[in-house]
Amino acid sequence: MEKQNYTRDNMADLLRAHDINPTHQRIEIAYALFARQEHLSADQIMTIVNDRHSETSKATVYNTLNLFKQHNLIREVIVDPSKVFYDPNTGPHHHFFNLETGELIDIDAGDVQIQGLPALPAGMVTEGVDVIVRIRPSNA
Amino acid sequence: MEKQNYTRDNMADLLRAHDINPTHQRIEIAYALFARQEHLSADQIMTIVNDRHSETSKATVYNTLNLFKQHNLIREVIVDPSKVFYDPNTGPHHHFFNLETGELIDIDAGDVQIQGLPALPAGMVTEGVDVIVRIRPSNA
DNA sequence: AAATGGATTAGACAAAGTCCAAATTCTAGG
DNA sequence: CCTAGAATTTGGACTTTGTCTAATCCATTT
Repeated sequence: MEKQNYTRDNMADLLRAHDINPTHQRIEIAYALFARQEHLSADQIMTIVNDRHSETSKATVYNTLNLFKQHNLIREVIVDPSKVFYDPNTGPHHHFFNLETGELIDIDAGDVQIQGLPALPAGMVTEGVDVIVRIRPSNA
Repeated sequence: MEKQNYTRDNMADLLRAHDINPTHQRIEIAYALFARQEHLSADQIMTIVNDRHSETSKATVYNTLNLFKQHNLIREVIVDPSKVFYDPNTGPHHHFFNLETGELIDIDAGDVQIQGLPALPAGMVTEGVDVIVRIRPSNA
């Protein structure tokens, strides 16, 4: 179901499939997100990508993440008041948000049903529905 | 059902009922939120409270909002990546989020049912569930 | 190899929010 | 009424996240 091996070559193909010119930096950023399959902040991505020798500037990280988002390659997750997370999973899904650690855990949307939402205001359409289950350790 | 008249005197009582010492500044901030029954950012509250003659510093606005939150008088709403909104409605409810304008509209949680959520990770309890319906004008 | 246009860069900038020591205000006791 | 101590507020420096811009770099085409 999921493509299991994420190589840098795969990333180039993936970018092209989304009409994105695969440059060095873009491949590295995509690789950071997809190889890990984790929710990362721009800052974390910066650190990962520049781990050994500095390669990619802050501006490029932000530019690239926004570009990926526009081309539906990744998704923004807004749960932490201080920073945005980027999610390589663009399929419909929701999140557990660990209030203690800031960790995010995916919830497949396939099983989740939401009923009883009121009608939308006139002239509006739904862009998406996010469910965030805020959780914390029981011994807190 | 809802207390319809929010006066500054009421605010003092409300604060006391939540074990908060009702000071001048705190009353004004509570009044700004409750009289309007709107979702406001810290910045908007700053502006409202200091409209005529400057009364309240930035530090106090932030301190006070966090204090209110800790005492369950108001709630944070995290939907806009750039700022936190504060919501005087602490009852269970969800939100429409207008992506064009940034406007938030309450959805009463009474009618909404969510089914099929997976079991929580071991040792975790739910603190709350937020549903955000992102909407936009249909002619966009 | 020159031209063209897209991509990247450094660094200045902006906005949200935090922190802290000093100043102010409040309260209770005398 | 006066004052000591506690609680609250304040200004301003600071941090962090993210944006912007003009200059530079690079890849491709001819």
